[in-house]
Amino acid sequence: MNELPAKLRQRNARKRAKREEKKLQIASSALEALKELGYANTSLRDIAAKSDLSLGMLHYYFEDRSDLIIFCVRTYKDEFVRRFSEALDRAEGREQVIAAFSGELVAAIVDDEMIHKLWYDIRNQAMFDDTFRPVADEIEAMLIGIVRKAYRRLDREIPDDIDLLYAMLDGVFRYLMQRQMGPDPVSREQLRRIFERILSQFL
Amino acid sequence: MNELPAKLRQRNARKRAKREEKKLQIASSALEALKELGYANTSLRDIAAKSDLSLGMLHYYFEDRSDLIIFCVRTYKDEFVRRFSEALDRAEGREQVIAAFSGELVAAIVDDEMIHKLWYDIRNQAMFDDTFRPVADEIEAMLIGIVRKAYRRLDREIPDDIDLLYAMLDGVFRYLMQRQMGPDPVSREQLRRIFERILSQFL
DNA sequence: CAAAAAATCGGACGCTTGTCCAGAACTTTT
DNA sequence: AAAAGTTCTGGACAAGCGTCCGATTTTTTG
Repeated sequence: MNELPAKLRQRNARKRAKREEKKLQIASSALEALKELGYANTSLRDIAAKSDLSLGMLHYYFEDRSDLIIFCVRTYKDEFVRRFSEALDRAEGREQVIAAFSGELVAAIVDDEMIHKLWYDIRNQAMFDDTFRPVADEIEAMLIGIVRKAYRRLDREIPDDIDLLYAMLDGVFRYLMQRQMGPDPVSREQLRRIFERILSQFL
Repeated sequence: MNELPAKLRQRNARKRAKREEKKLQIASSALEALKELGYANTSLRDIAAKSDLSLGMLHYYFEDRSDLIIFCVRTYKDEFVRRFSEALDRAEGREQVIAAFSGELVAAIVDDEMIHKLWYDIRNQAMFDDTFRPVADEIEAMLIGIVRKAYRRLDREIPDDIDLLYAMLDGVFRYLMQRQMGPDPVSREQLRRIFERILSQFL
């Protein structure tokens, strides 16, 4: 009886998977434009041009501009949190946890080509536009989760105001990232030392 | 010989002062629109409508959109820093300095109707658009100056990494401000307690 | 109180934007 | 290989944008 439905379901699943993969591929291209120009200055045409996609394509895979941008941010930030989390998992003992934490932050600034600018851009936009509120809240919760995990990995009790701790670290991260974009960026090592010093205080 | 020039200079000075005053008045109106809609979503027409100004007026007093927005941000942030600074001047002794510092931060969140959203918006925009870079850097320097002043008022030596201290406080301020816009804002007293606790740690 | 200057208005301009769609090109199914 | 379904294209569209400017009103000047 459900012989055909089973086949159909499988087929649909493959279709959906393929579509999802294409969306990821488009998002990856779109991020290139977005991280360079920012939310306010990136039009769909900019994205299409930068990634050799037609304008219609973007609308074929995404509801509208907001949908596309939200998908992009969520995608790359998911990946970031996942990598960060795994790095913490690999660390053993206080020193290694701090080293791993610092290392990931430095990598985010230096290697990710400051793509996190876009995260700050969207988080900011969420203050004015409710469309972005859910994804901003969701991502911020994940980031607080990372700090919580670091505490857990150290067998330290998790403080009540862990969110404020996250907020402090976030402030420092943002500041250093912005400074890194300025006229005198510092070396990878210097960045690492700064983070390690601060984290030693807090963790 | 320079009888007439003197008169002319005086006249011109009055003219310029009047013009400057009008600019401030426009800026005050424009801020109402900007703090509600944010940088990306506020058009000159929005500003004109919200403040009963004609479209042409805005261009009569300001070069272009960026010029207007930069003027707005600089104006209100100047005022903020001035007030903050004076509050620190009035404080005597460690407890009062911390109380004054906290009080000003709380007031900025609760009383200023979160106009500081706009500051974060422009600071962010500066990451993508060089037009806003100078004013963003300038304001950030002033804010670091406030933290420095607090140390000085306590006769404490000013640490080398005072900018990182600012960055932490800024992170917390931004976080609490954003949370205050959410579904469960906390009371003025609670905010004050949070800031006082954190400042006691740092100052 | 004329004449000159400054301030203000509102519409017109050219451009960019997000969105939509008819049809072409390509894949998959029968 | 025909049919059905999916993917992709490029242009059309209205709406909204910043900017500009000639005409009008208000203020200042001699």
